[in-house]
Amino acid sequence: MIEIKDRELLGHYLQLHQLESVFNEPLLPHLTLYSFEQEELICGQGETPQHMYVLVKGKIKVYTNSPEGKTLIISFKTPLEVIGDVEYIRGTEFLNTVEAVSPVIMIGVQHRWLDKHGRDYAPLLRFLLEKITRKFYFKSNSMSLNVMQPVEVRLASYLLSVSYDESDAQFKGELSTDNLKDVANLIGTSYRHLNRVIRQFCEEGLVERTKQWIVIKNKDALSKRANHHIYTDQKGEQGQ
Amino acid sequence: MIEIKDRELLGHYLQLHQLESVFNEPLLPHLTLYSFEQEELICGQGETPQHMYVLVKGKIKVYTNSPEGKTLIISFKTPLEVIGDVEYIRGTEFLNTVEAVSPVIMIGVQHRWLDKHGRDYAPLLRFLLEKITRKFYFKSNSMSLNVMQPVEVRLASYLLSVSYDESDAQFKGELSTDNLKDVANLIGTSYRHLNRVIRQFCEEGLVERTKQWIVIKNKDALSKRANHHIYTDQKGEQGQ
DNA sequence: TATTGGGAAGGACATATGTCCCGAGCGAGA
DNA sequence: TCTCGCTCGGGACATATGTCCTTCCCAATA
Repeated sequence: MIEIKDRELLGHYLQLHQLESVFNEPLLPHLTLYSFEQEELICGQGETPQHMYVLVKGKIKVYTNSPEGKTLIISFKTPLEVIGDVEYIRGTEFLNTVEAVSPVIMIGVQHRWLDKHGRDYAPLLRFLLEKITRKFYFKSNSMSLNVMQPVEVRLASYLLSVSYDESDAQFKGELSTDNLKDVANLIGTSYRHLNRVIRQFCEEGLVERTKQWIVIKNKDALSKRANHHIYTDQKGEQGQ
Repeated sequence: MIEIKDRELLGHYLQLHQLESVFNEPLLPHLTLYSFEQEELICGQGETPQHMYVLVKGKIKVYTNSPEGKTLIISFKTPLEVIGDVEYIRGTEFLNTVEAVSPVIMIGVQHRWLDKHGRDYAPLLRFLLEKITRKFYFKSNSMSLNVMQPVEVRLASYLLSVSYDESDAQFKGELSTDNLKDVANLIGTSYRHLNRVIRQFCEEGLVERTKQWIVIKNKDALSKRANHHIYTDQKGEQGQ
């Protein structure tokens, strides 16, 4: 983590994401811009947070580890997202581990300044409410999906949501096979079983698998398999 | 649902739960007290909410139905809890169905009044933030638990949390067998399988099953089975 | 007391999913 | 080019969980 001492750049991001109305005048001097390298940890499950972060550039991965060492990926996120909001409000340790997937830039604010200058500032509180309810909403969806649906439904939903996400140019009806382990942890199954289901989808002609990609062949049939379940919210983003 | 036209009683509940600082002067006239009978629906998944509710008396059950007709119980709740907060903030349909388990009293406020008088009132916003992050926190826990742990761990956690909940005099190291179907839906499994696991626990001497109750025989061993996972938050309550 | 209807537990089987492990393919370095 | 070691896909098996159906028990009623 490196601090970027560039108030102009900070101003740029504030403007880009319309955050000027969120952070009031006395808070501004306490906003700091941080940069994280690819694969760098942004925060670790169980740590005591000092900052709340706002993701303004790059892509991050949020995941949790069970005591037994299993990993469950909660979500991938792109701007604009907030990290550590729940922890700030509740005053608890970090619930999840967050890792930079690409080079990442975040705005950090220390809790004490939020307490001091933000407690009564309605626009900030509303911003947090909006962000947290969004996460809550997404988590509700993915929870019912994970608990009530078999892996094939979860995978079908995931493929559909990730492959037609306009916000990510990397995916166009196809999915890199590089991250299959991540996918397995994301939909809450084992790598082995994921392979099994992918294979099954191939045999049914729903998708095609090359060395590098999984390509969707029959979007309609896949939708049918997904049974109207959607993995992401309306904007195609994946909240925590 | 019956409206209780008793401003004094309303005042009593506001005071009891320290809500006087949450709802400001102009909102007060728009608070309404509602009473629901046992088993009455308070709101239904997919409906468009008009009100946000605050549970001040009684016990409710929050659950969701999948398109295929399966039921997943999100939680049981006792005061003080808020229903429809996420829906109010996001402006979406009810995510879950809520049903009165006992006779219930709730304070209702229409969204339009919240918009008009509450948008800039920091204490209300902070109250909502606190309630929603609490739900979020609980949902995170139960999600990892549900997705990453087998039924026996979930059941063990559930038995422990529900059986030693000081806030509910009904349970003291034992669980009524009346609601086993609810328990199954709560931990996200089938009634059949729940029985199987209970039986297994009996054979191992962890619990004992009578016609009416499931009694915990060996709390320590059960804790070990639960593997440090907890179903509820610190206060022993079950948030949504 | 005999009858019957309903709910609850458990048996039998099917399916979904996890674990362990092996063999093929591929890239790095000798 | 050859070999070593690594990663990935998939086979074989074990386990967890779901579904369907039968049996049993009890309570309400004739």
